[in-house]
Amino acid sequence: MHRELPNEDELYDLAELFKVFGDSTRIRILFELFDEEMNVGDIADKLNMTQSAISHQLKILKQSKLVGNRREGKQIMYFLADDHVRTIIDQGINHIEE
Amino acid sequence: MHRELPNEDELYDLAELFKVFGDSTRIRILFELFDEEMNVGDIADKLNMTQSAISHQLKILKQSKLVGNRREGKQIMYFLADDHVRTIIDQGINHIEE
DNA sequence: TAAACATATGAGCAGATGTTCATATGTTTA
DNA sequence: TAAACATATGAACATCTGCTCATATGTTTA
Repeated sequence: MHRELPNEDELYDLAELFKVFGDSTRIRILFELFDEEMNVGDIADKLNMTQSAISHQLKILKQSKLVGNRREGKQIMYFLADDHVRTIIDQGINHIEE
Repeated sequence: MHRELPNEDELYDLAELFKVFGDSTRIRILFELFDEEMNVGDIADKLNMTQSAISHQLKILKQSKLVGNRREGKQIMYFLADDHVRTIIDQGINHIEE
């Protein structure tokens, strides 16, 4: 495949993106959102972590555009932003499974 | 695509893998190795960093099996271990380019 | 074999990161 | 509108991480 060599900014952004995947709490959150959207409290319960910790991580995931959210009454539902998340994680799994 | 939910160890390994991609020095090194293998000194020169810094990072890349190496006289040549590296980086680029 | 060359490695330090705790913000309900 | 509920946020702290510096290890050459 042909590919332009990224410039400094793009390299930095790329590293920043992977850094977001590089934390097991955030990876766990993404896996929870694979099948269905979820609110903050339910994610926290599922991962057995505090609401605050999850909220902080969701903010990072949102900033990287890996998840989106929408308000539903008192709750805020989070969901995967697009299919890149799945593809990137799949490739990661492929690698470690070898 | 069907997928098993990874267990705790696998989730941890997955995060560890992405953590390796989550540093711009290591990303830069991987890009240098995209087209051809290189020795440590040349990589250091190309990235304008010390031999020691590069060597430390190459060790991490090797431990994650993202690169391999072979001795050639006094030098040690490093190369990409497999195509997952390319695929993962490509997906990352796809994401940030949107 | 001694010197030169190439790379690896350990300790130390400064900056980055994830969690907790307290509290603020925003929405619904009584 | 006050209370209850759900989430967000900032500060503080402990841990982790990447680089530097000094030096060790390994290979070739004179």
